[in-house]
Amino acid sequence: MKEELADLLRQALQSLADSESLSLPETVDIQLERGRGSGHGDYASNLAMRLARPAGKPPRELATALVERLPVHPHVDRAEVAGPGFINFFITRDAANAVIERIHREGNAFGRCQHGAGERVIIEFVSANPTGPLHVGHGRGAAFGGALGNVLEAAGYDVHREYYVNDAGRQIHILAVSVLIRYLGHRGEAIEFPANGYRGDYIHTIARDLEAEAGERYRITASELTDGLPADAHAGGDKERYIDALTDRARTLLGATRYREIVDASVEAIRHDIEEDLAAFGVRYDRWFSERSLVEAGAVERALQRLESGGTLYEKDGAQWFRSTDYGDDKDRVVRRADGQTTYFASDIAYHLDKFERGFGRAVDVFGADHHGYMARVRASLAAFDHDTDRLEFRLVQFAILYRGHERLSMSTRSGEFVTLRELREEVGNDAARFFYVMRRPEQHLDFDLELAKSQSSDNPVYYIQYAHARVCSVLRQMAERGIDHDLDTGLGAIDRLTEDHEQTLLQTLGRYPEVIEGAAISHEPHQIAQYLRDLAGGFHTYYNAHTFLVDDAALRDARLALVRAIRQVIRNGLDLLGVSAPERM
RNA sequence: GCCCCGAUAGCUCAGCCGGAUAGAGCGAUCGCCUCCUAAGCGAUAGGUCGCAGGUUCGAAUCCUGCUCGGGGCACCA
Repeated sequence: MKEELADLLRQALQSLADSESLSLPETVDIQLERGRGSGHGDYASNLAMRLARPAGKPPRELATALVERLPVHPHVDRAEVAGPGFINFFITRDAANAVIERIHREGNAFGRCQHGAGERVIIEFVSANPTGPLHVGHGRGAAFGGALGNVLEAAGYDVHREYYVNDAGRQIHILAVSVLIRYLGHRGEAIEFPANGYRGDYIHTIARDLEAEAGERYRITASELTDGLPADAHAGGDKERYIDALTDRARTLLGATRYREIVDASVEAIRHDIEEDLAAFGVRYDRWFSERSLVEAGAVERALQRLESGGTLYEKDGAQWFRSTDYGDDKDRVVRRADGQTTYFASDIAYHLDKFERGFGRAVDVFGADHHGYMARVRASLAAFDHDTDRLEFRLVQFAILYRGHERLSMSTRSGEFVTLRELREEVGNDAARFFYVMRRPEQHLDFDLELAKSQSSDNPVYYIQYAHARVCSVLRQMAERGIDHDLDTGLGAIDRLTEDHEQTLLQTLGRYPEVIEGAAISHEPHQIAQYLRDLAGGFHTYYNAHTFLVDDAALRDARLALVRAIRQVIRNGLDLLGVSAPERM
C-alpha cells in the first residue's frame, strides 16, 4: 500500500513539475508513514514540506497542488492537506477490510516478504567458549540471534546460522587439565586444584565419564604431575605461569595421543551440552564451526601469509603484529605470540575470511557488549583482504541483569557460582525467557525479573499475549459446544459489518504486521515484533470485553469470527518468530 | 586517558533514518464477572524527553561539549 501511495505522489509530482516547470531534486525520496491517532488518516506524507525549500513555495500550497494532481486510485478514499503541510491519505473501507481475507489466505506465511530477495546471510551468535555451560548472559544472545535469524528469513533472506566453537587455544588446555586433576582426584591422587582451573560441578561429571570410558588409562601420580613446577597463586606464585606449566607437564607425561583424548572428551562433552541446551531453548544452528578445524586445515597460516604478502604484518618484541591501525583500529594487534602460538584473533581473521569466501552476501555477528573491541580489528582484517567491510554487521547485545523481585542476583562466574541458562529456563520456562530476552532494544541493559517472568498475570507480557491467542481458541470451542457453525467465506463476505471502533482499530493493526516484520528485519530489531504483539493483544482484549462475538446475527457473528481468527493467526505468526509458543488454552 | 552503549511518567521501557496534542505496562486512586477464560477491561492522576549549546520552517529524534550509570581498552579467550 505504501508503494502504491508513493507511486501516486510520484505521478502527481511529475505532473506538477511539468506544468509549473519547478526545479526539483533529481531523486526524491518519498516517505510515507502510518497516521497515528485520529483524523490523520491511514497514511501521511511529509513530501510537500521536504520540497518546500527547493521548490521555493510554501509547503501547504505545494501540498494542495499535489493533492489536486493525485491520480484516482481504487483503494484511496481521499487525500487531505493538514497541519504544516502533511498530505493525509484515507484508504477505502474495502481496502482496509481486505487484510482479513489476505491473512486467511496466506496463513502462516502472512507477514513474510521478499525484501531480502533470497540473499544469503550468515548470522553468528552465542559462540561461547566450550569451557562450561551457558549462563544467563549467553541466553540473551541466543534468544536475540535466534529471533533475528527467523525475522530475516521471514523477510526473504536465505539465512545460515552458525556457532563458532573456540576449541583451540589456551583455555581448552586449562579445561583439559582441570578435568584431568578431577579424574586423578577421584583415583586418590591428592593434587591441589589450580587457582586458574575450572571448578564447576560439570568438570567432575566429565571426569567421571572419562573414568567410566577409559578406567586407568590417564592415571599418573600427583608428584609426577606437580613436582618442580613454579608456585601457584595460593603459594605466592603466578596462577597463569603455573597453569601453563601444569598443562605442558600433563601433555608430556600422557603423550600427545592420550592428552588429545582428554581434550576431545572435555570439549565434546561441553559442546554437546551447549547444543542440547540451545535446542531445548528452541535455537538451532546450521553449523557448529570448529576453530581447531581452521587451524588444522592451515587456514590460519594461510590467512597470515596473505596478510604478510600484503605487507600488513611486522615483527616486534619477538611477536608478529597486524598493522590494523592502517584500517581504522586503535592499535595494532598481535597475531602470533613470541612463543610461536597464533592468537585467538588470528583464528578470527581466518574465520571471517572464510565466511566471506563462502559466498554470503552479508554477515551478521551478534556479540555481547563486552566484545565491542573486536569490531574494529575484525573489520580491519577484512579491509586488508580488500573485502567490502560493509557486508559485515555487528550487533552488540547489552547484558541482562537478573532480579528476584527487587533483589539483584550475583552474576559472578567465580568458583562456578553463576546462574546457568538451563536453570533460568527451568525456573521461568522457555516462553517467558525467550520473550523477556528480546522484548527490549538490544542496546538497552535488560532488567530480567524472575518473579515477573513467572507471574501469571497481566504484569507479564508473555502471558498477556498468549492469553489473547488462547481466548480466541476458547471462543471457537464455545462455539462448537453451542453447536454454532462458522463459515469463513460468509464472514469474509460480511466484513463490512465490522463497523465498531474497536474493529476498525484492529483491522488497522493487523494491516501493519507486514510492515513491522520488514522494519524489524531492516533494523535487526526483533523487539519491534514483541511491542507490536503487545499492541495487538491489547486491542483484542479490549474488543473482547466490549463486544460479544457469538451473537445471534449470523452474518455479523461470522464476520467477527473471521476477524478474531485472523488475530489469532497473526499472534501465532509473530510469537513463532520470537520462538514463543502459542498455547490453545491456559 | 581513549572507545562503545544507555539516560523519556514513581518503576520498567517504547518512540529516535527530524514533523502535526510525547506513548505503553506496572505501581497509585476509582470502577467492571447471573454474560464467549477477570491470566481480562474501563476511567483518573502522573513527564523541565539528563544538562548546556548548535543545525533546521520544525529536535525526545541530528551535531558538539558536559554530567551520571554500564561495559571495554592484554604476546586472555
